[in-house]
Amino acid sequence: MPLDEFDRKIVQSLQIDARMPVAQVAERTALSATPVSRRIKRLEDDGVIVGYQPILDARKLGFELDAYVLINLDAHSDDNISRFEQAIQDNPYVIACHAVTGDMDYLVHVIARDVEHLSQITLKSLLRIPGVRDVKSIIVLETIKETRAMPLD
Amino acid sequence: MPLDEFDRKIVQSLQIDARMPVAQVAERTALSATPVSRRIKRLEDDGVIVGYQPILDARKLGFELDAYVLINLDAHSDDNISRFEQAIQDNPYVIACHAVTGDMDYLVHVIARDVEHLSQITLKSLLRIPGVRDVKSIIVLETIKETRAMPLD
DNA sequence: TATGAAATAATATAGTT
DNA sequence: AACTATATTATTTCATA
Repeated sequence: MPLDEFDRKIVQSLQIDARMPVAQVAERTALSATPVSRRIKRLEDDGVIVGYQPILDARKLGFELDAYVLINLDAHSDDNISRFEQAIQDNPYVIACHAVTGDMDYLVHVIARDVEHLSQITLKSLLRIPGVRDVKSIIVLETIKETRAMPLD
Repeated sequence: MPLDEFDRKIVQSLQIDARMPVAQVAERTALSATPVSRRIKRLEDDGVIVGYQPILDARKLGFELDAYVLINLDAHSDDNISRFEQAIQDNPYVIACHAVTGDMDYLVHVIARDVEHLSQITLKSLLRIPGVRDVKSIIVLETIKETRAMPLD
């Protein structure tokens, strides 16, 4: 069940371009197209590859801003937690949310059209989720690196 | 140059599955395959779609841990900054890095195989970059949400 | 300038060894 | 796993709005 050298080469190729033709992946992998096709299918079936997504230019889609919001809940009842997490799932401007260590409970990654929009998301959506005590915003000034590519060796 | 209703439908479809066949995207878009194929090409050429990537299961690839590391530089000379940013680019375990507001300079998202590996990345790689004053780690306990899909309406 | 339909080209998958 | 054959999918051409 662990990935062998071929699988790693295949995944690496797809990390360069998830729509790379199988023949080209095959070339990079020193394998013919057939086993590559079958291996990709297997990686999908095994849940190693969960899906494929386009990398979009956020700015070109009108999202000029980007922030991390640290959130504290005032009580950690199951109710509060599940209500909070549901609200996070439902908010399309939240692109990531983690429960974290430290003095804040959650770290939430938000995209916004502009400062006003960010303020609206923070104050009108996040802060108003029942159980939320306080929020601290860390605004992204510049993105130095952003990838989802994982090292495979 | 802004996206019209068709473009948005196309991008939305690709956000569901970046390898969805053009014919299927066409169906969802109420358009035939020809213009969909051309529009995808145009979105790529215009840099709206920057690339395609597989969504991988980090755990299945041996990355059990995930942390955000806040970093401060002790001097903000151009030299320090570019050296730091280069080190970040070169570190394969850093999947994201942002210059941010607040009392820390950078927020760095790191993946690691285990606690020891995380400690190694933090203490041996990040903290040793010249100019780095201190680091604060926020360890991810649970990922509630993680998407790169952007809302397009 | 952009579409749809048909034809062609490219690509992926299945069968066989 | 590779080779070959078949099936699926993408793209080009062309007529048209």
